[in-house]
Amino acid sequence: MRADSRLPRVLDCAARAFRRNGYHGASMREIARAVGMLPGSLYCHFASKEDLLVAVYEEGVRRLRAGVEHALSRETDPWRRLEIACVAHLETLLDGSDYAQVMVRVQPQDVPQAARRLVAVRDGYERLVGRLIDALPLGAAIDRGDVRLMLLGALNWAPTWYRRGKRSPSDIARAFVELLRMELRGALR
Amino acid sequence: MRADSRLPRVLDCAARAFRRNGYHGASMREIARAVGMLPGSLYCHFASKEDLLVAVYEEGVRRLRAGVEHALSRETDPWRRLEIACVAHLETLLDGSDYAQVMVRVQPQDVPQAARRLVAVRDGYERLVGRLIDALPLGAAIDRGDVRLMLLGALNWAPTWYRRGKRSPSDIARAFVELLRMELRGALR
DNA sequence: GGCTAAGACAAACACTTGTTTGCCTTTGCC
DNA sequence: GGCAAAGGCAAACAAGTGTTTGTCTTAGCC
Repeated sequence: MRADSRLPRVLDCAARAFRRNGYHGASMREIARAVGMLPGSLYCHFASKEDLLVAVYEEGVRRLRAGVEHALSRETDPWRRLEIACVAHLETLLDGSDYAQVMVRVQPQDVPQAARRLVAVRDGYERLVGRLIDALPLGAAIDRGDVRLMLLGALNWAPTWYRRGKRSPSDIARAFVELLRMELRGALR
Repeated sequence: MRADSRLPRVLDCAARAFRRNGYHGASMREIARAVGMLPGSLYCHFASKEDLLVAVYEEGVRRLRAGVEHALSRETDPWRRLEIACVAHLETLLDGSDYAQVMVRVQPQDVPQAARRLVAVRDGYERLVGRLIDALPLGAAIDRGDVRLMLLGALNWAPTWYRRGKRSPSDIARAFVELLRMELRGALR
């Protein structure tokens, strides 16, 4: 790769476009214009629009994962770990780059050729969250799968209603985990 | 309106298309073909694609609301009311017609001209859920706004992972509410 | 320093998009 | 029974879509 490669810029602009307009709503021309190159030049870097989307999507998940794993290091208390992970997740999703929101905005079925792959990538990340929940000291009556689905749903839906400048993403994440933690106290008895 | 009007069929097919492919991913031609008419004929019923989407969206919210309100009649216990509402919500969203999922699939920003209206319509419905949560006997430490956001997020995210034939929508909805109810028990003490 | 291949341009391709127009049929109403 | 309007057809419109092709420049490497 060349030193002055514009590939990073291409990815950045694509991420922004896909996040704002979804897969079908974003056009190659719009992305090319944002980068400052001609539409055809995009095909020097990616063979198709689908491939470009996949690259952005995977980078999004990678950043999400990296943020969470970095925040997690050296914390051992299970509830604290979950809280830290959710804070990192929501911060990346709401105030971080556009990449992460692409995972939430673009439905795998929008990209038929790559759908299975996108789902696999996302599932890999969600299993990480699942493991954090498995580690919680929960009563036997609690279905950990449900906890995961509920928590991830609540977090991933946040971009729908979140408005910058009001409550911080970390506040929101902490509040959600706190609600779940109360549940634990109730179920332990 | 004529007796044999095909307007209902137009709405049905549009709902299916918008649900499956999103706003930008669905085309007027595809909808017209499903109905069995020519693309131009759609404009006898709606002035634009945006108008068609708005009609479907509003019908989706109307059905969601109707389902919940009907299920709610004659139940007075606050927790039971919330559970019943969530069951109705999820049943309509997951196994009901395509209309309701349009509310979840289409982002208002996809339809600039009508965005404010779509948001208003959706907000109206969510306030209904909010009132059910306000009626719960929750401890003072609990932020009811957070409970609403968390619950609605978890429910509205369900179409992402739900697979027909496995767990029923009502089971899922009950499980989510049950998780919240445990929380209450913990917070009351 | 010459060569190679990546990167970008320019222009077109074939196709799809939402929408419009003019005409014709049919229906419900007075 | 005649009329106005709703509903639909047929065909086109202009613009936008993802993508390809051929050419040229330029940066990095032996």
